[in-house]
Amino acid sequence: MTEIGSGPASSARRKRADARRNEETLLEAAAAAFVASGVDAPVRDIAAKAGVGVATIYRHFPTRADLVVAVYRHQVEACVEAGPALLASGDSAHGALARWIDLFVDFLVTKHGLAEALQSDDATFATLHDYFLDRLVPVCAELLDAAVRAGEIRPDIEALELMRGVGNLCIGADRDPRYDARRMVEVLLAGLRLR
Amino acid sequence: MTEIGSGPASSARRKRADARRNEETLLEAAAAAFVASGVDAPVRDIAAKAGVGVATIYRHFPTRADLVVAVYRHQVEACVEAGPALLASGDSAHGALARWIDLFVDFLVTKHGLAEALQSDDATFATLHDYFLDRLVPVCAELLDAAVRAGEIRPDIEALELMRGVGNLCIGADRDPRYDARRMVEVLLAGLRLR
DNA sequence: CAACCATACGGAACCGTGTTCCGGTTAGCA
DNA sequence: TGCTAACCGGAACACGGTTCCGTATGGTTG
Repeated sequence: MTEIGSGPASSARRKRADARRNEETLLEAAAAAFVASGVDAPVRDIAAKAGVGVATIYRHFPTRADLVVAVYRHQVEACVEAGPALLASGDSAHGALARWIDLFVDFLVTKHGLAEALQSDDATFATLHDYFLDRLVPVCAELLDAAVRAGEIRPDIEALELMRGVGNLCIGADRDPRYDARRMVEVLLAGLRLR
Repeated sequence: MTEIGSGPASSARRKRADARRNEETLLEAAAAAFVASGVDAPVRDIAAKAGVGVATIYRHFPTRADLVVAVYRHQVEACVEAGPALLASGDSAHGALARWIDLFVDFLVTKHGLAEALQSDDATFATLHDYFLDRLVPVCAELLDAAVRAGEIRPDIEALELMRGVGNLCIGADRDPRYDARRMVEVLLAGLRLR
């Protein structure tokens, strides 16, 4: 734990320059591949696009989940930070919750296959699932609690449950223009309200 | 179209006895495998369990969807027939819809991986998806229409959309005891009601 | 009852994907 | 400049779906 902590040599040991370069390149290639072919784009494709061998991917990102998390971390964190901000915005608690869920849904439906991956029982995606839940459930719980305390929604739904339900509703949101995930989520949220 | 139509030699051409036997055996083996390992149990496993070669599966059921449909056809048809019965049962239209959806959800959550397969974009499952939608959407539409006419629910939701939403909510219903698909579906249905 | 052949069979082979292994290369340092 | 730990690329392996082909057999006909 004793660290000099100056500059890039902060933690553990500074990586070699080529390693850092490759990691960066891989992140870009992966982001591009995810947009083009969804989050389960073939490993070989990503490696080829980055101009590296497949083993290099596994060295930097042991599981696909690590790669996905690395690519989307910024956006997830943005979502995390938006929660308290919305609560403080003076809107009704239910309104804040609805707007926050909207952000989450927007994020999910614009990433091909991400919603599917989130709910997949594939062990490769387990840590992805965990990361999303770890980060987002507490935020959701806060918004949910506020709405319950305000007497606006039924009190028997857990944040985890709601997040999974919303995530599930987003599956296949692209692919079929007849299915509008946003509308279904809206209905679900309406179902939460006390009447 | 000219048929003698007597006994088992009704349509096209009577299959060989061993072929019929194998088909039967395969259906049983597949049903067992689906229970044990979900609807994407490895083809080789099913073949082994039935004591046949893999090609025999492909001859009888060209795609996995055909096999799944064959295994669950009875239950799907039961669901189809339950729709009108519930409508006629004197319950409120929304109540009938809710009870019918319950049947559907019960069916889905007890079949490992079926809900996932239904929403999968995997081409292998396309005809499965189509079969379910072809059979169930009309029934759902009838129930939905009745509830709309009775002024009990909002009129802007299509049967297809509702079915997909419900199907999506059932994904992963086994696997995680913290997620209760039935409850989420209940919330969704509540969200349909006019207030 | 015997011979024939369309039908059906089993398993090997093939293909695409994820994952691991190994011999060669190189960044960083003395 | 030379050394070495870290890193790299691609071949090799594992696994599951799918296809192919030589063989066996149910059913029919003479």
